[in-house]
Amino acid sequence: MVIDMNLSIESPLKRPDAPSIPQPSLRRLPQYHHYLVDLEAKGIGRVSCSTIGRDLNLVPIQVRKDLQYTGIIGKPKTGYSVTELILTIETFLGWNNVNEAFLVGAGNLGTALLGHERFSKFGLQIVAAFDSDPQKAGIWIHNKAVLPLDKLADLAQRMSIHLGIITAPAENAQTIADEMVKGGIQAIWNFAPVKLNVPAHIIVHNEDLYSSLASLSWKLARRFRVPIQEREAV
Amino acid sequence: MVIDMNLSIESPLKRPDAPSIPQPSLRRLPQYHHYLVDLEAKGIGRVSCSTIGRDLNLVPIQVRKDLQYTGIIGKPKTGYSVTELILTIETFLGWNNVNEAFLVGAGNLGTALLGHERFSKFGLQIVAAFDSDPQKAGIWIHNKAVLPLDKLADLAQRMSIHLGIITAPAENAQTIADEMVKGGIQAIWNFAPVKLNVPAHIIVHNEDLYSSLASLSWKLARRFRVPIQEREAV
DNA sequence: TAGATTGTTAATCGATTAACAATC
DNA sequence: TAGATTGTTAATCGATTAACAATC
Repeated sequence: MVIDMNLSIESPLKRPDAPSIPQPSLRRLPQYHHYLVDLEAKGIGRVSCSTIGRDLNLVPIQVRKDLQYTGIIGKPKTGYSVTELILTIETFLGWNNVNEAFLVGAGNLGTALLGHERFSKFGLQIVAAFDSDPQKAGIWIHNKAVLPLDKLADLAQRMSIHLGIITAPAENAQTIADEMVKGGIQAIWNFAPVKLNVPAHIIVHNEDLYSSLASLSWKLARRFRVPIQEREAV
Repeated sequence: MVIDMNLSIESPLKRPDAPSIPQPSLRRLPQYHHYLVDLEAKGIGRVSCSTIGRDLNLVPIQVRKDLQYTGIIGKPKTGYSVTELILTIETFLGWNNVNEAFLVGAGNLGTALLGHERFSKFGLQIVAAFDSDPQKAGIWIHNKAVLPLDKLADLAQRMSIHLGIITAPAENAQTIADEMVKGGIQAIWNFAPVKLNVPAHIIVHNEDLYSSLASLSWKLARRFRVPIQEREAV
């Protein structure tokens, strides 16, 4: 569910030697990871691309290509070491060096993310929440303090927080992003359905549920619209 | 943030005449919609691809291509009618014929989605929630009843619900999906980070936050790892 | 050794971008 | 009319898939 429109702006200075990986491959890695952790729990030591592909509904060659981006080396005939593969993926994705993050927008979605303990397994640690509504400042949600927005920039700087999460309404998102940039935040995970205007060096990742819903509802609507024998395409 | 791994299985029976649109275009449509609604509120009657592109950070030709999939017809020199474009996108995406949905998993994320009133503007109406934990059955969240999971299949059938949303933990997702299929649900919006095994005709849309987080944290980790002059690629 | 599976290079496919004629 | 912008067809670019040699 996710389109990162900021990605469409490519630098003309592309260098072939810089480490690179296609977006789709990057996004499949956590799925492999999840699957491999399951395998390891079952005591399985080695796995091949064909097995992974069968279980995850992907063609083996795609699995192999994806895994190769992480730098893992397999053994012909026996495949990859499950444990080694798990560690390689985790290291590759930077899940070892924890990202401490600030979250802004203590509404329904913000509350959900604050309570989502599993994020810590993926290298994400939400250390505090903020809200532009002064009424909300001072309360605690899932053991995390909710602070007024105007404290964000200063605190982010002092704590060297590099990641910001926006779960506020669309109207406030730009103001919040500005504060984050002011505080030296490098990457923004944006759940508000708007395009943020930020300096070019800031990484923005849009998590637009509406995009996703659009795609789903189009397919569903189409099902009741299109004659059955024409449904196969797309 | 979204990868639909089920999409990778293409039918060999592809017919060129069947209506079709690239996934990325489909996902950009809600963004155009959001932008256009803003324009309309400002009293702007017509808009060109270059203007949209400038404001949304996309190249004009891409905007034009995307809009053409909806069937809209513009006027050379003056562009498109804003109002007409909004309506065309809404119709195209099926936001007029409301999708009634069941949600399963009344945890943090489920609660957030149940409380998200704006979904109704995008044709989504969550009519009831379910949970496999019998303790949760009977409570109300954001004015929606939480029912035991074993009532789902029967109710879905009787109410002809076609859309199911899974916000339960990964462990329960498959069982829930099975119930949904049993109840005649056609499309599943899956927030659990697992691949669901469902019959081929069921539309599955995976909303995997971990995929998204992976991509973001890789980029962030990379920033602190890669020398500045090599950062430009990707 | 034979067979399975990896690693790598080439071919295909689909989305994006470019080019240009048509039209207001 | 001239210029801007659409609509359409062709070229490019990147991700996926195929082919095949290398290796355990």
